Amino acid sequence: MANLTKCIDMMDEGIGRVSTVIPQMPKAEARLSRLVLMVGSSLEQELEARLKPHQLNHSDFLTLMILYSRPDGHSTPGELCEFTSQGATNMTRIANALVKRGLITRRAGEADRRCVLIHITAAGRRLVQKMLPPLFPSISAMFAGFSEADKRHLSRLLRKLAHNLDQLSEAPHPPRTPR
Amino acid sequence: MANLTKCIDMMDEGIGRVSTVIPQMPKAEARLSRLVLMVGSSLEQELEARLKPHQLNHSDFLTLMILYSRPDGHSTPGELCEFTSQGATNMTRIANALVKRGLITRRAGEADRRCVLIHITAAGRRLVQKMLPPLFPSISAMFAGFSEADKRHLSRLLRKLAHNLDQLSEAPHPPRTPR
DNA sequence: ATCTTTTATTTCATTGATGAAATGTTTTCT
DNA sequence: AGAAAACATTTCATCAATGAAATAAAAGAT
Repeated sequence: MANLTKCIDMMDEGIGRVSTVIPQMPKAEARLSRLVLMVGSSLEQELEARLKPHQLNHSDFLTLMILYSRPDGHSTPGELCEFTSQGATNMTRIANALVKRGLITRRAGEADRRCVLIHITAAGRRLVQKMLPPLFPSISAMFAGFSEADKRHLSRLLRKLAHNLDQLSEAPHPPRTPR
Repeated sequence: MANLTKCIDMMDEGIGRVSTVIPQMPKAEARLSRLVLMVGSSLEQELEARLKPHQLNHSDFLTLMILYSRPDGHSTPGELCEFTSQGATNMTRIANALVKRGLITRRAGEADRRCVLIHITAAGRRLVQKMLPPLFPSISAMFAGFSEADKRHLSRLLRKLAHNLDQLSEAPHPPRTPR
């Protein structure tokens, strides 16, 4: 619960000191990656705190939002796993919970009967519509003082970073580039 | 384990569709906050994967790095809790594990004997020095294609975002502004 | 000198995530 | 038709994080 800014200051100093001992360290990049991690997890905490009153955690919320945002309000467990970065076991558990609360339904797929079709229910839609608007002021406040250009830049840079991260995880770790 | 870029594309479309139903939604800001969340957690996954071979998770690593980066190589449980965003219970557990591996030591504080002084050991320093350098290529690769100006901008924007997040969590949630 | 606060640990119960393996159904391949 | 692959669930075991409450030691306040 400590101040993010304070943590960042201390990270800056820490990296400064470490890089005097290990000068090959890419200092600017190390700082940036710590920044992304810190801001990301702080934002996640903030979001989780606001979801808790609705008895949802981030995974539940994401699952529900994906369904809500679909033109036909449905998806499959496999697809939901992919987009929520959850394992199949977890998704089954999440879906069980949401079904129990009447926010989604499960039924057999029509085209491919191996798949399960997960639909958001009217109650699920109502919940989303009720809980989203109160979040808007905070979302806007997060970017207070950002010009339109700032937002464009941040978006561009984060997307570029995402692209690089994709490259990284495709090619495995240090050992050797495949082929 | 899905492609980040693919997830981002689908998020873009999803927010586009949601905002036609709920037009008051701050679309650009919602996209940005999702971006930060997604990139942050992807980076975290990547990091955890590289720590695993050393039997460390993110919290362990952070704790160790804070100690390593301190001029005198020590801190207290309370301070470590603050900077790692961990509860006291967790920090005790983390410290126990690191002590057991001989990476840190605990001893009573001198000035204030309520505090426990946690020191990084020589073995702890060796571990850090062994594991950091192999990370550098990936850290650099993450920011491939970033100009110096790009890095400065990203740093500035993330810090501004951090500042706004601090404001947000100080003033509580929707109900009413205190005073 | 006593009362209160701070600091850390211990204990306990709970929750969420995680991963492996076995199962069952359906589709696809040949 | 029969073998193989895909999809989802179930079961099971485990681990990390979490939070509350009790405990203990030391410092600070009045």
